[in-house]
Amino acid sequence: MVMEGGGSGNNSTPTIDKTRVLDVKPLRALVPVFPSSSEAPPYGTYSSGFSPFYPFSAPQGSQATPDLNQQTHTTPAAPLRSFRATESNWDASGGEYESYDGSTGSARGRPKSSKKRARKIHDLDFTLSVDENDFVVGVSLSERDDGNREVVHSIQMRFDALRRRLSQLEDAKESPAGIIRRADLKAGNILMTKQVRTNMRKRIGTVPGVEIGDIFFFRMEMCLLGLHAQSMAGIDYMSVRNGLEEEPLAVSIVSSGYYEDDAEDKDVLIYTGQGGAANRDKGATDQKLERGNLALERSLRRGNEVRVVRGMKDSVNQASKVYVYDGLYRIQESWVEKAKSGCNIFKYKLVRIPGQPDAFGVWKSIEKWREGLSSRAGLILPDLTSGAESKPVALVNDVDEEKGPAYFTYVSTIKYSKSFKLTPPAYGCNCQNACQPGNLNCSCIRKNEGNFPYTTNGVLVCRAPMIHECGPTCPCFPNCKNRASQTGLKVHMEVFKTKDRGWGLRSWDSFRAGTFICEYAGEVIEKVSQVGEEGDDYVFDTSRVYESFKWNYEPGLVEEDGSIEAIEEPNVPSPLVINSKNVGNVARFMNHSCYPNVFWQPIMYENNRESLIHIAFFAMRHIPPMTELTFDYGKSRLGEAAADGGSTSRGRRKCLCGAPICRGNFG
DNA sequence: GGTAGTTCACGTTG
DNA sequence: CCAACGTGAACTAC
Repeated sequence: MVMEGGGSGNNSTPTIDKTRVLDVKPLRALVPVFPSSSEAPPYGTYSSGFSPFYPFSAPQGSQATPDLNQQTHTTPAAPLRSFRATESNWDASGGEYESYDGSTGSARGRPKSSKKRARKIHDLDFTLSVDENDFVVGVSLSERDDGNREVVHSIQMRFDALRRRLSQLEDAKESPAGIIRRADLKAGNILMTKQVRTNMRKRIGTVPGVEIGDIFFFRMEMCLLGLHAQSMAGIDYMSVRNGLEEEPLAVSIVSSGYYEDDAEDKDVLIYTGQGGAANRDKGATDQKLERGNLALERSLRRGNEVRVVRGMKDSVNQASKVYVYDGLYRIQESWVEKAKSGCNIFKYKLVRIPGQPDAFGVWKSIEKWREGLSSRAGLILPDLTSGAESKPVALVNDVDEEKGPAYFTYVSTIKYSKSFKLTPPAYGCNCQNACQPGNLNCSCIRKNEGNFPYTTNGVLVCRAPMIHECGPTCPCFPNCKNRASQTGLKVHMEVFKTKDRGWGLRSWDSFRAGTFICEYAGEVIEKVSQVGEEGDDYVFDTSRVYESFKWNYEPGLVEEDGSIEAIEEPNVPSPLVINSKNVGNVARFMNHSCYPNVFWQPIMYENNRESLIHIAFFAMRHIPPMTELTFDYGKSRLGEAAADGGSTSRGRRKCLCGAPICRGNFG
């Protein structure tokens, strides 16, 4: 979602000053463990070879946790009316949650230099960051209580990296039919045990670091991020003191389709209470006014905000579900009605608090465009590929009058001219149908260190210097999973006009981390200089200097691995330069970002006894629909030399990516 | 051969 | 400590 400056636009919201009545306290108090500070290494030093997980080793929030500690440990109530994360959310060094608050929040009037605030709690900073297995947790104690954007992204990526690796190991096992494989639960359990989690302190309202529109593919992700702590139940709640009494209040709900909810309207959700459903052991029963149901009832009376997560079918992966964090709602009314089973169920009408950016609403709009019920505003061309891809790529401009990018020829793959086919002759595998993970007789799998590069869902498990896929002349079936980058576009993309960075690329569908997006198509050339001064906008060059980042799982968490850390930086035998100025695909529209959501990965496969390299793009994180896709353009080696010499390098331009860790320029 | 329904073992919280 | 809370993947039936 686009971050917007200015106020949160909630002036029209009916206000109830909950700061007077709410003394929020988790039901289960967190008891921090303080090792003696002489033994524990200061947080931020990584003693066992584990590097920080933040993409590009961004400035660590960890270095500045004391301020956060001071804030969060002295103020039990979280900001009550804050919809968005702002820049301060990224910058843990700020630690000023005041700036993050909305309009009426409790933090506003808090004196910054209160006695409590001045209390010295620096010891917290030197916390248990190494567990008994010498695994560096990488999440400080204060970050476990209260997150920020970086920590949230880091934990989400670590979860999924581990999940993918566990899936990969399961896939490779010759397990008998009927074995249920739940890598999501396993990964969640490991990270929970290792305390790789955040926002453990329950709160009403916004969860720091989680933004409206963020998506999840597993309930465990929301547990680890503190968005919704229940791994199954749809209603999460906490005990809140009201004078002398304590009562449960709802903090978040997940509408997943299990009950008879009405989730058609983007701003109104008719939510069914929990319990009473028929299962294997018993038939349907009346729901009782207890637990979550009671909490929702109390929340209706108190008028507190409730976070809402909407679950729905994933448009790409029909079998699975995607969850969208849709922001804060307020319960307007409740009633009892008869379910289809004839039993009594509770119903709660939740209404979305106005002024929040669209999230679920975006999904609803896309659904209408797809079904042709409404047309995409600003649509110039329904398919700019003229059928070259199996899925149409829309051309859209709802910003200005420009009618489209300069002319180019659409091709769906890389074009090698004869002279660049330099690699020695190679042969593919001999598999008879689809290559089976774990089958070390398959030479394509052997080339990948014995690991099948993709899970059965088709997502990339790990980055590697080179990924070896089965090629067109391998005898295995075309549906072999080891051809993930060769099946063309799988989702509905659009090329759109950005506000200030020309044309960009985004998708009507969501991507989970590791999903293949597209390859970089174009003509392979010898040198960048061949393109001319103007052309380097449309050149991909593997020999540029790219920021390194960690994406793969941490081997220390996976027993079968010992503790070998595999190299993940790309390694191409000889520099590959691709020109997409005249001939290219959607990839030529992807803009640069210093905090990108897409990365490139070299892939090699054999065709007519030649091994050819392709540049494939994969989702770095889960990417919600309509989010611009960006990757790191890297730095020119020439540019560096020129900069050293004091002159401005050719093509180096001011970066407009807007990321808090923006390097200022690129090229 | 996609889609719908059924089955199974499982994690966190209170 | 255990009950309550649904989930996600694999399988089966259509």
